[in-house]
Amino acid sequence: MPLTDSPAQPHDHSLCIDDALAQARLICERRNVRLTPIREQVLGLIWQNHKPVGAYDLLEQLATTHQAAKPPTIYRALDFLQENGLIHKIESQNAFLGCAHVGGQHHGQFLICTACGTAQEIDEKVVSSALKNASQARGFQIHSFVIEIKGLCAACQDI
Amino acid sequence: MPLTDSPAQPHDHSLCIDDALAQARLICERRNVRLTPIREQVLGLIWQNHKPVGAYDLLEQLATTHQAAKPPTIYRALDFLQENGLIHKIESQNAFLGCAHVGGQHHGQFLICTACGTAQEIDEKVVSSALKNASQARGFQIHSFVIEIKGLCAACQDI
DNA sequence: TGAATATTGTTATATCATATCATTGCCCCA
DNA sequence: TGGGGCAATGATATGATATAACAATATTCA
Repeated sequence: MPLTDSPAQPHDHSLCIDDALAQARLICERRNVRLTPIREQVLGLIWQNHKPVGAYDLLEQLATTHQAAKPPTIYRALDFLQENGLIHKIESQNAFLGCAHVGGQHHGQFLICTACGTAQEIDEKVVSSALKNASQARGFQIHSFVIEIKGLCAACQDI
Repeated sequence: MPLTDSPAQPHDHSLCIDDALAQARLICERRNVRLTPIREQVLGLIWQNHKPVGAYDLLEQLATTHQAAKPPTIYRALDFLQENGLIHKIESQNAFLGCAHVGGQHHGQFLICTACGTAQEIDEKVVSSALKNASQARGFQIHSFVIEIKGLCAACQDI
């Protein structure tokens, strides 16, 4: 686990990256799927910071070291990483973010700062159970959900 | 208000449309903004059913009666309707849906059936207050949020 | 009426994502 | 151990969603 679970707080971010990649290797080994160089590199790029990043931004970066990279290259890597729970898509931004709760059974809940762009992943059981109750009361059976909260993170309120 | 608040239940949908348009006229008059023919027609098209509909689908329909309609025509109408709280964007589908709680102060919460495509808007105070609490505990100040729940509506579970 | 503003028309292009088929690489076991 | 089968990547093209920028027209209101 990262030493802090809040991107809003200062921290040694290289530890986040190292940790994310180490966990990814572990998960993929356990699941018997291949974290190929391209996939690992894309995951590393996504973890460069705590801001959701677009597919074509990633492509541009990947292309600097990987001439052959084209849109399908990125989207395939992103699909793989999503399928294996290593990243989330932020639907309201068409962008991707490293998963901060790898391995756990969860859907995403995100606090997205409109000032600095960082997104913090949370996993509030009280939120998901409220959704479950509300759905159940209407006979609706949940498969998954998207929760994206926009506002100002603690750091950006002080400015 | 529509006679039913649940699109999952059978109902006379023409009443939903009539009602939505009547409310829209009222809201726009109150807010002193212009519900022009294009805007009203787009709103009517969106309300044709309870499924989120894409901008280019709308464009295609609008173009049958309005030769000059181009992408900006639709996106401008959609922007207007969103600004005035008459429709919501479903971020995970890049699609638009009539607002079922016009006038009220609310963000969207949607139950989206992956089988039949209908989306039901709900407004659960317990969900929004859970989000508020979780955010506040982290020093995060909410401006808006997106909640999109995917699963099976009551009708589609029985199939 | 005429100036200011809002709306719509028009063209072009940016941005996000996938389909399809060819090629290469990896794995396993006969 | 080599070759069959499958997974991954390369390569080209195109589909789908959204906006920029400027011109023309319509509406409002002093």
